Amino acid sequence: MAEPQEVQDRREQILEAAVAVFAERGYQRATVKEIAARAGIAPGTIYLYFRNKRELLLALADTLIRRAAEALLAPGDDLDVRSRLALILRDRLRFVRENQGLLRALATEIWTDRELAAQFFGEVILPVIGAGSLYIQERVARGELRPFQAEVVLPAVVGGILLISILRMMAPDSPAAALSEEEVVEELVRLYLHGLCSHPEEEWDVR
Amino acid sequence: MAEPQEVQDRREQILEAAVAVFAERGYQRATVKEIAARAGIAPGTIYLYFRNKRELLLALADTLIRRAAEALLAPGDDLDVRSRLALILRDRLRFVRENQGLLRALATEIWTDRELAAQFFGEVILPVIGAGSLYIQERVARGELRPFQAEVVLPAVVGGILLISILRMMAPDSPAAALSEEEVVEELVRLYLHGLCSHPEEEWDVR
Amino acid sequence: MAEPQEVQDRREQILEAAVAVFAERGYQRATVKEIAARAGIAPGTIYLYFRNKRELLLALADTLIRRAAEALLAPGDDLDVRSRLALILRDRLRFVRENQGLLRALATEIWTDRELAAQFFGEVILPVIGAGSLYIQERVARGELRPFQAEVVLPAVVGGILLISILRMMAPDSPAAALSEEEVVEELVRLYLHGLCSHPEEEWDVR
Amino acid sequence: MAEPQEVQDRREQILEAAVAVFAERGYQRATVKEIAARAGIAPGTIYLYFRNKRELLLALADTLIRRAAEALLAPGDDLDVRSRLALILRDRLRFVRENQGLLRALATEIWTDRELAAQFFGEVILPVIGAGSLYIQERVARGELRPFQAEVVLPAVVGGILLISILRMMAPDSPAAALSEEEVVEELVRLYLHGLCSHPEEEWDVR
DNA sequence: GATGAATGAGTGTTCATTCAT
DNA sequence: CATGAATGAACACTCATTCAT
Repeated sequence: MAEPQEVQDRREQILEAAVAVFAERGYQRATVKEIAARAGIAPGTIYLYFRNKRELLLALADTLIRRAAEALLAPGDDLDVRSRLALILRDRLRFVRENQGLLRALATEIWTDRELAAQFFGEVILPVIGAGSLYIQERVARGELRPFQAEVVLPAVVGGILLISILRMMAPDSPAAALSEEEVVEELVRLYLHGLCSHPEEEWDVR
Repeated sequence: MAEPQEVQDRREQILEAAVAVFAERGYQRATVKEIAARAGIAPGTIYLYFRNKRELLLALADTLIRRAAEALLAPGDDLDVRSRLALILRDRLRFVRENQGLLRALATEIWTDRELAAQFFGEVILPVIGAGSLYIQERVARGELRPFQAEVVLPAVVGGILLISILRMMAPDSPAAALSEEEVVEELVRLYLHGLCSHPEEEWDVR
Repeated sequence: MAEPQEVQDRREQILEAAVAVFAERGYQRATVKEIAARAGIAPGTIYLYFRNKRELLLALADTLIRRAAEALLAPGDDLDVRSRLALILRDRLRFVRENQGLLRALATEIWTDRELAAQFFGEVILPVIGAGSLYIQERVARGELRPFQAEVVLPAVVGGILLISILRMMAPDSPAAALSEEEVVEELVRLYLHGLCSHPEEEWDVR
Repeated sequence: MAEPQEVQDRREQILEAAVAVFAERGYQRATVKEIAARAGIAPGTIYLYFRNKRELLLALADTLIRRAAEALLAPGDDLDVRSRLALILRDRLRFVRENQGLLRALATEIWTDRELAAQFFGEVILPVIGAGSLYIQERVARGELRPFQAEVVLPAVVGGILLISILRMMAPDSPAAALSEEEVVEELVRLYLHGLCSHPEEEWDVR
């Protein structure tokens, strides 16, 4: 356990197995034995790298938090409003898709584990909302977007992305999964920029 | 199990306790013993009314499904678009709030229990989406709303409502919880009807 | 678990098995499974009556303490010094013999478990010493015994009884085990009353 | 294991660490890892010098046995009875004090490990008793001491010394620990030579 | 019907021991 | 020789479920 790199590799290997088992079975039903088997090691070995089963979960939460932080570093201030929003939505959809396993792994425990809930909502959801808020409010200042209640609109947008992603993940044969990700982005941009009202002047504005 | 009414009452009594314990502890951590204690009966008695612990969960899912079905029977076809949408959103927010316990009780297991997931998404989320879809598409036909991809927009709206509700429930001191439910509805109506673009003609339309 | 008597009986049954297994194997090597087997019950049942394995040990310590307290209530103030001392020694020897199992059960843990050590020395050994001290000091006051340092003499006497008992228990074929308990008492009385010096006048005093 | 001296040093180093950890935690709770850490080596290294954990314990028993044998080689045949007895008692008290760690290290296992018990009682306690017996019986032959049952008296004396030592070690604030070792020796000499009876002629004999 | 004591399979975790480096 | 990561058997403890009362 001397070489930091080897330790990191082992941890990764174990966490990968943990993600798979947690996502499939849920945290509680997942057994350390099964995680070890999936990682191709003995159960005892896990305890050389993590204090206990729960530390696996917290490490996964940490991974998600780090990835969320990275994903937020999206550039694109020079884009027009429409493209900017599309970029953000596309990024978020991809983030959920790419971190599906992690999200599923945490999904069963977030609701009853206070520490985990605090981490997840405090360091993933709220920052995502906050970051979106920043970019968008800027456009408000420029007059490109109208003023709005960010504390309502942002969660609404993020929640929309999440549920669409969840439906596409969990019910791949539902109508929500039939469209391409890009089509979803287009439709959401339309919704969030112009709403559903029938505006005559909107015709030339869209696409 | 002779008298149907008494049996129903007992089942209710047990399910109420189960909701409380599942919501607080999550399905897996909840013990039959604790549910029995909360219901004021002996653990063994539960097994006279439910085959096993999991049947409690399925019964709760059933309850939620029934309540969702009832909640969808909202009238109001004579209202203008704006009021109609507000009514729907208000209803959904209330539904989540009033069934908070049930939703939390199911939250931990939905992600890994295929049968439960099928029930929840198939008989709660999709019907809610479908019902909304129906009402709203009608307005499209009347030309009051523009045409849109229902399979994207509806999940987006429902997901928005869910996340806003979740944030208000799980982080009561977050900004999302500061506004009244009516203010949230107003803001969502604005968002979903007109979007965020700055339309001059929108000014007099808001509030 | 309603009837106090039945609960007590079950506890006794379990503790009896625990004494046997602890005495034979030592606390650490003893397994709950084996205790359960010896008690003729399932392992899980033990946990209905004791919080954990250690509680078994503490309960045994408690039993020993209670028995030691009872054993100290020895009468006999009207006896002459010689008979009184013989009575005390005989009682103590018997106490050790009769509580052999309990003593062996505690023997392995007393040295490293602070709480247990405090209980054992504080509530068994020291009271035994203290009680002996009382009776004997009284004789000093009457001039029947010479003044002495109780804090040295009493531990010396108790330690002597303990080691003799231990040798008789653990090495039944050693010379120490060849004599009858009564002969041991006689010899100890001689030792503690008159010492080993050759006193001419002592001859007629002995036996 | 080439150089006998280096090997011996390593063994000593490991055994010293083992004494410390066994004494503090007891044999079963002590971990090989902790012993290695205390010895400043890797766990695996211990197995180059000892077959297994138990061999450490047996080696410690051996050390104690060797030290006990050395300690018995006490001269002093030219002393008067009183001084001789004082010398023996003083030696034994010192032996216990100086080998406190070893004794504590063995204390938890002696009661359940037959081989260890045989070694400890057979090669430490009984020889100590036997040696004392020899010296003292000689005095009996010379008429300086009265005849007595060595198999009772010697264990009584040794047991006394042990318990006094134990109390002084484990309860340093008890009355037994208040006196100096020399005062203890004095009091024991008085006890074992003259007993507790009030003998007029004893006055000038003591001290 | 109701009880709740009993069950025992199943889990997280520890740790003596091995062995490739 | 020395290392220390890996092993996996073993154990305390939990808890859904049963069933005699």
